Amino acid sequence: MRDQDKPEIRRLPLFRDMSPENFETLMQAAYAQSFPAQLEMIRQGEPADFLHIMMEGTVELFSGWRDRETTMAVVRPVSTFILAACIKDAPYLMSARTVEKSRIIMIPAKDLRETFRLDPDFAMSTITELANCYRSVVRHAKGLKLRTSRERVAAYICRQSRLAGNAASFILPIEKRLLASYLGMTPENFSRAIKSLQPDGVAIDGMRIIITDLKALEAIAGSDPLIDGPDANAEFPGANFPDVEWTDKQRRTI
Amino acid sequence: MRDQDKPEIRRLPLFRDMSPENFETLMQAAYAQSFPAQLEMIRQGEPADFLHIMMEGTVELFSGWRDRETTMAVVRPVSTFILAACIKDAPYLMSARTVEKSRIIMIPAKDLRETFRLDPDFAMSTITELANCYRSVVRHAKGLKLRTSRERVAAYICRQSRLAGNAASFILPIEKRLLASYLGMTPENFSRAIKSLQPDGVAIDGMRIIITDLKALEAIAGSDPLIDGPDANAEFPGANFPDVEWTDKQRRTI
DNA sequence: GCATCTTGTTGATGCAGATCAAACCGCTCG
DNA sequence: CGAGCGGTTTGATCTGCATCAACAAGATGC
Repeated sequence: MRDQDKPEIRRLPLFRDMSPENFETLMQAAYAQSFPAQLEMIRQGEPADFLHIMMEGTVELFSGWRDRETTMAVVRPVSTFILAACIKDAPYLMSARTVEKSRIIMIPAKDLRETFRLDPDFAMSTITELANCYRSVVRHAKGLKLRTSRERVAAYICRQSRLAGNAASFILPIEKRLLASYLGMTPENFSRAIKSLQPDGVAIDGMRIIITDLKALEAIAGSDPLIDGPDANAEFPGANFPDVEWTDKQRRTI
Repeated sequence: MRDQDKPEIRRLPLFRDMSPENFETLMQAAYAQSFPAQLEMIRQGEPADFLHIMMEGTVELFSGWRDRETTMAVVRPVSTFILAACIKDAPYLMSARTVEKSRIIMIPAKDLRETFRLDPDFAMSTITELANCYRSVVRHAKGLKLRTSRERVAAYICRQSRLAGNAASFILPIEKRLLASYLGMTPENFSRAIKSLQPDGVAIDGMRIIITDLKALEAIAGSDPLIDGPDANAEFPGANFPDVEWTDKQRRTI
């Protein structure tokens, strides 16, 4: 693990409030690992042995069934993932693969479980973190059940714009096919959806999205904090990536 | 609150391990309330003031957006709901309405939050509970994204059969239109889906489902613990209702 | 008891979105 | 620098599911 890793991890809400000693112990048990792109590092169904902390890179959480696959979340630094499986000592519900070369710190689930038994402040942080995760997935499910794919795309664009500080233009943070899968549609349909939004205030140039008429777009998106999540923390303009188990600010060039 | 309520609540995993004193304190702050059928007792977007504990009856958790509505879960005794919102002191993401006359115990969120600050065992139980909730919704989302509606119906039937102790026949625990909405389809489509499963080993008579060919049905359902959840606890044959935030055994006549 | 309302089923039709196929980039890599 | 390749777009077609409408069957109320 690198020297500058520790303070970064320490700043995560999950680790912010625990005692220095317990934090040290946890960090001693942890180790860093670098993965090349496109490596399936976690396979759904296997026992959850480690809490993962993204330090660099991008990871896709996805699930498969029969011959189908869907991405459930995209995780960016600095944040943790698959906390719940570790806590339950249960099989992973999702697989994970690197989208690009990634550096990840892994904390043995056993140490994790011991630690929040010892440290009430860490237990509190874990509770808050899990509640966040839970609410994220609920919102995701609501979006899937209540909105059409066109509406989901519109809402996604509005949200990203807001997260970028109400920018009229921003770069899609991930590949379109990943985004499409995350939003519950095919790449083809995603492409068509964006195109169909052109009369409603969206222009697209490669990976760049330009909002030409926010009012019109909002009329379709119907943004709702109970589905799209709260707006970005003003303190961290780039915070709160796609969804699920994000933890702290996301670094992203806009 | 009735005399027999306390021991029932105490048996819930969430309250099982906390200290007797803290349990008493929490119960003193709580109060019971009876609601008639079809009463919207929680409206999404409002601040979460109380943790709810189902003692009798049935409650539907649902969400609306524009003029659409979808049921997110159906809660039966004895179990808690909307824990996460209480913890976060955030707005409810879901509304709740009684399906039938229900008796519910309400614990002020404030007392709840104070208590797991004091009681490490309660904090631990809360962590486990939240992890369960999280994983439930993830499974629900996976089902929605990976399976067709016909497959979801088949999988639901298989699961209910398993929960009833591998019964070849069981009674649907809730109205079909609720079930349809929970499974993410229209009542019409649900009706047709079941009918279309007849050649594949499902017969239906009113609210009774009869599995005539489990092998064939399983071939369509493709049951998977990573989507449908673990099988029932052998200790509680009727346990683990539809999903999300269940806590303990469900009482149900099969 | 009949009238009414709600739920469930069935049928006809329409549409959103999947699938299949081909062309078009923008890459990397010999 | 040109070939090959993965990602994206576009077009044509298909289909799963929603919608609309009508009716049957319980349930509810007067």
